[in-house]
This record gives sequence, structure tokens and C-alpha cells, in this order.
Amino acid sequence: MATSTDSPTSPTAAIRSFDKSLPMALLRTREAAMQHFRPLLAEHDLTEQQWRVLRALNAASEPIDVGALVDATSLLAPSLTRILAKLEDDGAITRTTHPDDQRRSVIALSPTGVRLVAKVAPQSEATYAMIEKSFGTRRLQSLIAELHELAEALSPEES
Amino acid sequence: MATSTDSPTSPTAAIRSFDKSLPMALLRTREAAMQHFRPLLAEHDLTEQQWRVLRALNAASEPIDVGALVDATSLLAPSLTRILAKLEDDGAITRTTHPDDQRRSVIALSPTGVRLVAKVAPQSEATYAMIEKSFGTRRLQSLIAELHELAEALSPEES
DNA sequence: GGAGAATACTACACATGTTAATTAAATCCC
DNA sequence: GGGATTTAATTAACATGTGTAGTATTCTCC
Repeated sequence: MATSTDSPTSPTAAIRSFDKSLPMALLRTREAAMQHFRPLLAEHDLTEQQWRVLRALNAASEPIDVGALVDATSLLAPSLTRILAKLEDDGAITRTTHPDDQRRSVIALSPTGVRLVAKVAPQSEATYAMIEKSFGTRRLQSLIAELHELAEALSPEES
Repeated sequence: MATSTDSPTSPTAAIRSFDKSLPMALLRTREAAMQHFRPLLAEHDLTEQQWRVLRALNAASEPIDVGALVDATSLLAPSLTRILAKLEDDGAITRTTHPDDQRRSVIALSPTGVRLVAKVAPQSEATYAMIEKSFGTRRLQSLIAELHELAEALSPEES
């Protein structure tokens, strides 16, 4: 036996146990969290990704272009294009051409989109309150801060 | 102004800032981590999900049924069915009927599958070593432990 | 042995992931 | 100025995933 912590009959001992896999831990925790948010999104006919876009637009203090949205939402540009088309069709966002660069499409929440965010937000906050209650507010904050630092450490430096 | 920490021109102040969103933090960190693993999986023509299944099978000390795999991989049963069909087609797994319950399909790594995992594992470990070096081994362990506890706290109790 | 529950699969509609190619506009450089 | 290059965003095409509903088979319990 080369290792002592692995299950004794594990076929290959040379691999990190599934439990200690970082991507898996992140995925499972996210799944557990999303279980509490998904019914809320479904109620408003929003997909996770659509909600991510709306959140990002809401967080931005100014209208932003598609490239900035790609960075903010961790979506790929082709996926984002489709999502924006849907949201525009639904009347939740507006697009205008950037005055100084006509290649760029500038996206902003429409009044309808603002109302939609405002409608979902309180329920989302209530879910957060529940999570904080069961895990601890400071503990959750600290976990999120660690996640940000890890993401930072793993991302390629912007030169 | 009701709040002081939000961006002054934020359209709706009543929502948690995007940066503090737990699902978003989990997603971004996972994306950052996966950037380092994806080339490795692509090299072996594996999708993330296929690799998750192989990892789960490898971690299991015994062959397990589809239901257990659903729990272990956080995949939905219909997705898992297709993935298993592909992996079986590729010769990476074997399926047999459970001796005591013919409804159940019991999945195990084939010798080919074991070799595949053994081939990918060292490179995966090397990537982990890089991550641990840049973030800290103990710090990473502690983060993963917190993720597990949060996931536990958020999951419905098994009665 | 029959009703109901459990397991896994199939079918379907829809959204997203992913790579490559394309369009249009800006920038560079001579 | 004008052609080559770069950039922003979209489109195309395909694979895959998500999520719901329904089905077949088998098991369990009365």
C-alpha cells in the first residue's frame, strides 16, 4: 500500500480522492446553493445564465458592452449573444451602438428589466438570509473572500 | 441614499452586489480552476462530465449503480444515461445487472477505463501541485473543507 | 397475485458550450 | 489616402447538458 488515506480497495491509489477534488467541491456546493435559488428563477421564467446577465447589468453603474459582459458573467460570447437576443426580445434590455466605436454594442437594463430585477431581488435576499443563518454570516463572507482570492490566483495575469 | 456601499448610480440598491453572490463566486472560481484542467481533458478526448463519472467510479471501492452515480457526480439521470452509453461504447466502463435487483444497472471501470484514469491522473496531480503552490496547501484544504460543510448545510437532510 | 413504489431508460423541447468562420468597423503603417 | 491587420460581435454548426414527462421492468408489501 503506497497510501494510507485512500480506500483500501481503490483501483488506482495515485489519484486524489474524489472528495478532495477542488472542481468537484465547487460544483457540489454550487449545486446545493442553486437548489435554493432555482425555484425562484423558474417562477420568473429565467434561466441561471439570463439571471447572471441581468445581475451583471444591474451591478454595473453604467451600460456596458458585450465584451465586458462576457468577463462579468463567465459566459462565452456566442452563448451571450443568444441570451442577449432573448432578453432583448423579452424587453428586459436595450442595446445601442457605442458612439465612439460602432463595432461595440452597448447593453443596459430597460425599465422592464429593472423592474424584473427588483421583483426577484427580495426573494433572492431572503434565500441568502436563510443561507447565512444556517452557515454563519461572517463565515460565509470569509468563504466568498477566499474564493475570490483563489480565483484571482488561478487566473492568468492581465499584462 | 439608503445604502452606502453600493455604487452610487446602481439602478436598484436593494440587491446584493454581484461580487458577493455566492453562486457567482463558486462559478468564477470553478471556471478559473477548470481552465487549468480542460487542456488535459481535451488531450484525452474527455468532457468534464465524462471525467467526473470516471473519477467517481475510480473513487468507489466497489461497482456502483446509476443512482449512486447520479449522487456522486451531480448529474441528472438522463444526462448520465447518455454519458454512460458513450463511455460503454468507448470501452471505458462495464455494466452488469445487479444480482439481487434486476432493475439496477451496476457500473464499473473496465481495464481500459482504469488505464485511462491512470494516464490522466498524474497530469491532474501536477496541476493540483501548481494550484497548491500558488495558493497554499493548507489554505486550499481548509477552503475545500468549508465548501463541503456549506454544501452539507444547504442540502436537504436525508431523513 | 395484484397494487403501488422504485430504477433506469427514452423522448422531447429548450438552452448552453465550443470551435470555426464571418461581417463590420477601427487601427496601423506605408 | 488606402491596403493589411486587428478587434468586436455575430453567425453557423454541432455536441452536450438541463429538465420534464412518460414508459418498461422489477421489486416490495399487503
